[in-house]
Amino acid sequence: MSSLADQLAASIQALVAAAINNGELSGTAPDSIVLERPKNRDHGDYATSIALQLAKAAGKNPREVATLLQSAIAALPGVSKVDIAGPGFINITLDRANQAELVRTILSNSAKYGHGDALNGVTVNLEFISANPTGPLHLGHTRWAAVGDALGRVLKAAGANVVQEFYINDRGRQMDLFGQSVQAAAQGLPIPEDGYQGEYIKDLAKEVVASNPGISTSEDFREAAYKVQLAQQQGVLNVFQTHFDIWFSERSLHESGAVEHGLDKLREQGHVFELDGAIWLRTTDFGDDKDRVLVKENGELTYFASDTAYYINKRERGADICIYMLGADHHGYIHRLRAVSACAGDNPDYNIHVLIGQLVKIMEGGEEVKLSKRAGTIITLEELVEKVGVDAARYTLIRYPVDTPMVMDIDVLRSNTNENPVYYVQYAHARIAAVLRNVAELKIPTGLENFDPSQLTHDRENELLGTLAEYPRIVASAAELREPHRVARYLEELAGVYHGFYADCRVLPLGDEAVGPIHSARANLCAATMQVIANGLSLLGVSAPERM
RNA sequence: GCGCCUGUAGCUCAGUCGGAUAGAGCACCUGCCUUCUAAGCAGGUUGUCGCUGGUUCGAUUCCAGCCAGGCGCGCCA
Repeated sequence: MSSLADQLAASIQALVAAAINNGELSGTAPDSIVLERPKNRDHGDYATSIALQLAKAAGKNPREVATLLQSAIAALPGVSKVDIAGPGFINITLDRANQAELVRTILSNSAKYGHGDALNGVTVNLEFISANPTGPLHLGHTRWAAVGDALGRVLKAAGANVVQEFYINDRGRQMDLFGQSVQAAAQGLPIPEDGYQGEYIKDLAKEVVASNPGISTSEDFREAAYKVQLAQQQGVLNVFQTHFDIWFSERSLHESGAVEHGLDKLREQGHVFELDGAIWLRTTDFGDDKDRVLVKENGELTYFASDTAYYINKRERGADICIYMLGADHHGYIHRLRAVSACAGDNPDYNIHVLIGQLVKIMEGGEEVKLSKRAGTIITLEELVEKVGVDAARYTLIRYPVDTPMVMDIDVLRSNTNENPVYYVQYAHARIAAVLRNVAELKIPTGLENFDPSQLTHDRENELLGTLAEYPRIVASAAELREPHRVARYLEELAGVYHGFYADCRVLPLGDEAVGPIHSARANLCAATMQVIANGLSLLGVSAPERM
């Protein structure tokens, strides 16, 4: 499904190519042409600067080039007017009735409207959160829980086969400390130095002892507490509407021989060497600032060895693209992970993509809440949801690009005002639902057979249609750039445009006014808008309420 | 020292194939509900887009160098 703008852009591209072929223009035709939606409404429905770009090679001034293309563009189907403005911009105004056909497209595609095929046949492994199973998920994980899940939905909408995966670090020193900490708490002994101090350890200890009478060794405590803690994380993520297809255990990686297999594969590729009794991967061949140890002098595997094997494992399980979502404190991993990909014989520019999320600060009562494990002021995902609800938390976390540090203001998120954009968007949806309930009650005919696009000629209707038409491009770019926040920002714009339409364009008949085609047309336009808002919110994992 | 990220209105932040007069919300004023959800709409005020150069018809956007802030640089996990 290609949008009207895409079709138009392709047609114009063909016109340019033709002009060059028949000698009207010199130079080379661009592969594609960008049609943008002008900020200024006087500049038409779409605009392109193609004439300015072609001018130099053509040896003509930009306005001449634009003039050359003008009449041919005006003759394209659906175009009503073409103006040349400023230094040579081509401003295109669409035929309004033709544009309104979009309502049919949206309503007949319903939940599929906006989906694309850019990633058809591509399998994407999306790994995020990947916390240690040694405690509750906290704010640092929360951003990824929301953004990662939303990105997964966006990638699926672009046609990808997405595997959302959580890597459980259930092996190594942290797990042992965790077991010892729970054991100490259960036995009334002091928690070991470097151990886990939180109150939750005591709760875990009680629960473990209650369900495992006679438990005594730290290994048993570790295993029992691990199960409980992991289940707790899974439960919270479930409440947070964050789905994982695979919970991948680091232990299983070792037990299955995948680590050895990964090392073999790297050896075959010739980037492994020995030095000082250790086994190294020559990541400096591919941009890392130092080589990395895989097997220590004492024979133990490093954590890096697991990471490496895990990457290879993902690829062998069918992932074409492995996306990693890491916290800012792990940004040092970018180079080495990309180097791993290259060392395994892959193309790091395609097969691996590392996203780094900056930190989230939290404000409450006008003050920043300092997060400290020691002081016990860690905010967990569970607490955040209790405070502000799933929708507000998810939406707020998603609406900012991940590479900006963000501040969450708890008081704002709790408020039912415009400061809280999720309500602005949801309100538009609920408002439409209310209108459509009234439409049904008044028996205004709404089927597409009753839809007359030529009724929709008001500026507000035109603006709304134009915004609805943008949705597929937004989804496609969000997927391509791995930036789900674009969907949220778009929905805010769409909601605003709808509210403007609503203020100026009455949907229901007033007073004794007879029901006519205008009412049916607007009701369908409302339904189409509601569909797009619902589609967008579902990509964010945020509910679309019928009533508020 | 090296690397990643950030610097846009009083505050929180949008703005990637370089485009026309740089946007939104909040805050501060002014209007709009005896018929669709006022959690809304319309209007007003706010800017050396960190600084300096470069690339060109044109730069908040691309490049280089500075300045400021955050974070990271283990045979730790």
